[in-house]
Amino acid sequence: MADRKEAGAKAGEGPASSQPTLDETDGEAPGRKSALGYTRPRTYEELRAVLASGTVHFPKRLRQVAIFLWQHPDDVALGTIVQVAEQAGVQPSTLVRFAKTFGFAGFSDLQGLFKDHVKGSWPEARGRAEPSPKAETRAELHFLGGIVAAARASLDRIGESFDVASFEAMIDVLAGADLIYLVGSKRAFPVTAYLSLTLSQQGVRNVLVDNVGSTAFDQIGCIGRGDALLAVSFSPYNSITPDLVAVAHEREAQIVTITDSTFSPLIPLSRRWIEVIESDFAGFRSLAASLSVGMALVHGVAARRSAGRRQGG
Amino acid sequence: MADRKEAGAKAGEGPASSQPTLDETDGEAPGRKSALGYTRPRTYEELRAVLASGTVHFPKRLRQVAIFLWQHPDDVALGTIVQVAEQAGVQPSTLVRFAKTFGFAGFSDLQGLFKDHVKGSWPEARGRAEPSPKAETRAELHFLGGIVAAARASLDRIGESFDVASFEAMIDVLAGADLIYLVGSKRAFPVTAYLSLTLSQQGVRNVLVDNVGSTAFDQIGCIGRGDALLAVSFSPYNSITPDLVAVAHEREAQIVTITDSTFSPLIPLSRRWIEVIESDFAGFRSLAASLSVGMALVHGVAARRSAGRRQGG
DNA sequence: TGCAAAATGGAAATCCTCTTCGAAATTTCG
DNA sequence: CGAAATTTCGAAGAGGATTTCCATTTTGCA
Repeated sequence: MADRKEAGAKAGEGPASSQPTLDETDGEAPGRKSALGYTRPRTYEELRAVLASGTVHFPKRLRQVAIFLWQHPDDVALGTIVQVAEQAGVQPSTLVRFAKTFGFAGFSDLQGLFKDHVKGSWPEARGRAEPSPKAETRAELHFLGGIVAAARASLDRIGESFDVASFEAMIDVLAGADLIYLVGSKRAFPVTAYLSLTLSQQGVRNVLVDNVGSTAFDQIGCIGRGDALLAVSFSPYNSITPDLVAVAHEREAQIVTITDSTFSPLIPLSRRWIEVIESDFAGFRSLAASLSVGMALVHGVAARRSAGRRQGG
Repeated sequence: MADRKEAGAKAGEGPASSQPTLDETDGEAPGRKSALGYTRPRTYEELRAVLASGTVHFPKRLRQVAIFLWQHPDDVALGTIVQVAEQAGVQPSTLVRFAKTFGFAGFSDLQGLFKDHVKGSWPEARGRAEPSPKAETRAELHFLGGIVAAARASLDRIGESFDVASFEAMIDVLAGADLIYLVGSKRAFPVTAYLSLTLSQQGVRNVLVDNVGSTAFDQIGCIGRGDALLAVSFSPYNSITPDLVAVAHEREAQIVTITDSTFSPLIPLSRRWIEVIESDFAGFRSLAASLSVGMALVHGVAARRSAGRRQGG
């Protein structure tokens, strides 16, 4: 490690003279620069402390950089400036500007901190992921542990049993649809809400049937043969979801369903369906598995759509 | 990283023809050369297995390289070829020869293995409960695996670092409030939607500020000193959430926040806040951790409320 | 609303890294 | 012991990566 640092120092010889800008500004208006003119952090921890202090007010892009550095230190350490910039959604030059703001000679200099950190923490920090023992001490923390465990269990179950064929078929149906309707009540609504958002962000137009203004049946009344409906429904099945799906079925729309048991009244109406079982803790039920499967569906649809567009024209 | 690999492959096009030495010797004395003619290892573990097998007889310098790679994988991942060569006590070109011996296009290609390994973000190797091996065969299933892994990683992070004090304090604030307002836009909306539902089911009255009819500011305009506001907000912070929270802050409501970085503009306005970092996969972000923490909050509030009622009434 | 200052995006220029190649040194085998 | 093959070394060229610079956009303020 010492060797590497020496080599680095050699490469960047004279970093002090190569950043006159900072010295100048320092001399001109120290009052404001004190926030940005922090002495160059010497370790990753120092940098993190500065970022966390919250005393620094960054403009938009630089803040974006700060957030990315905070959340993805590994990628910063391992990637090139272009790769990091791409992942962070900024220009490479922005990264350099950011580094200089903190008194580094450039991005490479800043990156050194991250490399050292990764190097130092690598072999030991591997065996993590265990909740701290204190988790059991307070009731609320115990509950949090239970909720997290339920979410994990739900995710595990996806790996254990997953109907690949149905999943693929559902993507086909949705990708082939003219317009995608999303239906989900109560617990299922957060799922459809997120899927609707993600679909829109992927450029796939869709209708989230949210029943605001009690207009759900009117919305569904517009569904046609070329459209598809993705229903998300959990037991107990006492919401309006089955009724809405029934209407869509009458109108000969393609229906696909995410549900939590084979007894769901939606299954007879559905072209394809997939079972996702969510675990619960003390009656509080996870959504982790449904969201994951739903996101995968969205991704599959978006991918197939763009592929089709490339093909077709 | 995929980019890098492609570039590497292009640069080293026809690696087989560029090492005729090996092929020749192969024909002459296969017993010894089979060791070098290994197919290119695809993962760090594979490479390690080959090195460990001991069946390979390297010349002096190459052996030196093998030993160094074995003992200092992190330095290999993070350094440049010059730095690695220096530390290993060989010429840079020796490293390139070593890499080519194993069928890599060059040093960068070999280094990719080490980078991937260090990053380890890829919980595929993280333990049991793998999705079926077929998971890699189809793109969509691979994506599902990635989404699930991201959700798991998010949940893991709760266990690693969790600000218990803030969490407890947030429960106190919310439990003591007259009416609880919930604010969250875009990605955060599914979270607040689910929390609102759960609160209601627990008998805790609340207002979900959903901005239907663009009435969010009017709703928030009714918040008072005795009320609390739970804001959920993720970067980028370009939604109306900060504005809504600012209004609530002016009206002296108690504000608590779930956010994903200390840079959130909500933090200065918040009485207490807690950081929850969600992992993402290919830009699709999990909500698992936020939902879990939120549910735990709801449970804590409900428990404290009913305890208070028992006491007071 | 208009001006000034700051921030941003993008491309050119520079620097460094990686790879290639031929000569020298070493080893191996007859 | 000598010749051939193999390995090593070091320099030079090609290709990226990083940085710098400037036009444009955005922000802040009167």
